[in-house]
Amino acid sequence: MENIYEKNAKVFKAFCDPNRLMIIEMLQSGEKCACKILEDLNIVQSTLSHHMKILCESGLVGSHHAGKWTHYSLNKEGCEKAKNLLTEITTLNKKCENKKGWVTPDENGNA
Amino acid sequence: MENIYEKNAKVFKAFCDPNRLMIIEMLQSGEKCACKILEDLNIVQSTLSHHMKILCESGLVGSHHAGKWTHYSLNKEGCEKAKNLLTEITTLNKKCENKKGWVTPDENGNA
DNA sequence: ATAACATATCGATGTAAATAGATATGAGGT
DNA sequence: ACCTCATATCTATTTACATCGATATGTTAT
Repeated sequence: MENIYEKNAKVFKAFCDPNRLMIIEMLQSGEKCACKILEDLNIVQSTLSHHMKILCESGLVGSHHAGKWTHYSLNKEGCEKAKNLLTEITTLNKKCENKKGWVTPDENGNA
Repeated sequence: MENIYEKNAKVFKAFCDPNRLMIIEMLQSGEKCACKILEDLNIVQSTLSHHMKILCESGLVGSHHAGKWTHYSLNKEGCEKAKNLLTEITTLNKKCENKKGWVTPDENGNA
């Protein structure tokens, strides 16, 4: 079983690796096959396959097979979800915003 | 030395841990001191300190000392930067968008 | 000065994740 | 049927990270 924090953390793990960020950048210019991506990275094929699996499972990237090739592309919905999640996480709750900018020990309930 | 991909990956690493996501959520309702955060998490004090360091170094969280206490709060600019980064990374480059939805082996330069 | 408290840092340990090599699967071409 | 190529999976290894206990630093109260 997995709580919401663990689930959300997994989404960001997809973005946590420099190689995966490079892959995502390559896909910004359109769909690419694995062999093309592999050319531009300093990793072996099995490592790329591992990263592509993580990107696909995170929903950020989609794939389809065409004969021998597997083509990868950015998945719009997956990317939107990630952006919405980040916004949700980083947005200050207006109602609770503290005008002073900090809480006092008293308000904290500490001493 | 660190390239842009490694640098960006670090930003997302701040979001990669369930405990850090919980901390960020707590800070949405305003500034909190470490001891208050510690109460709500199942970790020891040294572990919290480690997470706060990562959050501060990522720029997502700011801190200020008030006597014995250290107060933490979400840093607006840092959060904006993270959101902008994610948008930049996940946005399809319109000019290069492929109408067919995939590239052919020929266009790839492969066979 | 010393005691009590809040937080940071250090050192060790367990666990997860990245990587590579070897092998398997599956599609085309001959 | 066999060979080649593209990708996936398996296994082992190394590296990175989360966690904790112990200790250090710095603050306030007595």
